[in-house]
Amino acid sequence: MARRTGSSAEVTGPRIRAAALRLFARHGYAAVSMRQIATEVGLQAGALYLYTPDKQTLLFELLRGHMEDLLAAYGTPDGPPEARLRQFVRFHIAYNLDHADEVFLSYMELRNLEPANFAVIESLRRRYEDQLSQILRDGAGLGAFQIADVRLATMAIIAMLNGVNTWYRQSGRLSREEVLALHETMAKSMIGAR
Amino acid sequence: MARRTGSSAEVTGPRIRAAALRLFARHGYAAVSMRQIATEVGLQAGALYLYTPDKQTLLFELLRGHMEDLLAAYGTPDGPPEARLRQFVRFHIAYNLDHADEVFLSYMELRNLEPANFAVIESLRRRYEDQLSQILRDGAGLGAFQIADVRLATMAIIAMLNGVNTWYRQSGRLSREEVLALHETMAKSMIGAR
DNA sequence: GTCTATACGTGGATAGAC
DNA sequence: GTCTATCCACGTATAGAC
Repeated sequence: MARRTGSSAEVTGPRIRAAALRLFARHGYAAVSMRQIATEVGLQAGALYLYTPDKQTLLFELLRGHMEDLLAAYGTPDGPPEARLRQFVRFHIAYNLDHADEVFLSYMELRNLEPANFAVIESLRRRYEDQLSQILRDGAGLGAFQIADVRLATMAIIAMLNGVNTWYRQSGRLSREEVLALHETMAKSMIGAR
Repeated sequence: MARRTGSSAEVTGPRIRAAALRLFARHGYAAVSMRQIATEVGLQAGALYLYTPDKQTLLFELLRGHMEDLLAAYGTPDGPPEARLRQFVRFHIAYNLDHADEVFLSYMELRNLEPANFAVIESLRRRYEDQLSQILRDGAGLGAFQIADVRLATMAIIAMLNGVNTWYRQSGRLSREEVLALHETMAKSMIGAR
């Protein structure tokens, strides 16, 4: 049975994070006040401090949560490199489009993290990038891909895929499936996949 | 002959813009105060308002100046599509690396522009992107490139090239020339250039 | 052209009542 | 668990002296 009192507490935390995420992504961390976040959730500013020690930690927890969700959602597919590359490209674009605010925030507000917090996020991001590097390395080892530099190819593919979020609109000229398919083709061509 | 009095005025404006650029790029527009900018230049905050009507205009002028410099620096090369693509790729990466603060700012702080100012910057950016689209269209028309969608390929190539600025360091593993050459190869492969 | 002083709003964060 | 009240620093911008 759910508790009667305090039941709102279990829902207030997530609502605060959701509001902070939306506002930070829209206006930038520095431009958003704790009062704005509180208003959005229907609280007074003081009440926020029951859920976060300060504004910086609120930002950090949003970014950390995003990176961990991303890693968990990706899993670690197996199969031949070509299939895993296809899966990575499609997963990455789809996940980015479905979590646009989180993705935008986790690139834009890195500079507003304290050094210790920054290191944590960067390490999680690196772990994700390494998933793609491993695919490329395996494919190159088998002769399926032609890659001069695996790390550089990793960064180039991820940068290309990230670009989608800056212009894709659901009502746009290209369907989501077309965008996925075309990027799959471009990613493969880039590294000389058969 | 330079004037005696007021000679400092001709140098103060640029110094203010340079300081604002550096601070905005490093900490974000919203996080930087007019007092910080003034201190950086060795002025009092009030003196800044002799050079800009307000903070928003200071940001806008920085972005507009950058986009116009970019367009002027690119010019409009001619020659066969392959050569023009090669030139675009190299120019874009080199210019971005040499103007990292301006480039970063012009992507990150778009959301802090008033709608009218935003429209001006976006229109300039589109004019630049169209330079690449034209190259791709010409190449596709001649059968030199295999491109399913010119606009999407344009965005994909620019996103890939922009990615360099997020990780390239002069002291890094790859030389600047290697980075240029490898991206030239990847850009060509992406669109099936011969 | 620059400075000092200042108006006035808003920032993050805390104390203590309920 | 939330609110009200409040502290104090700092924000943009302006007025007026020099």
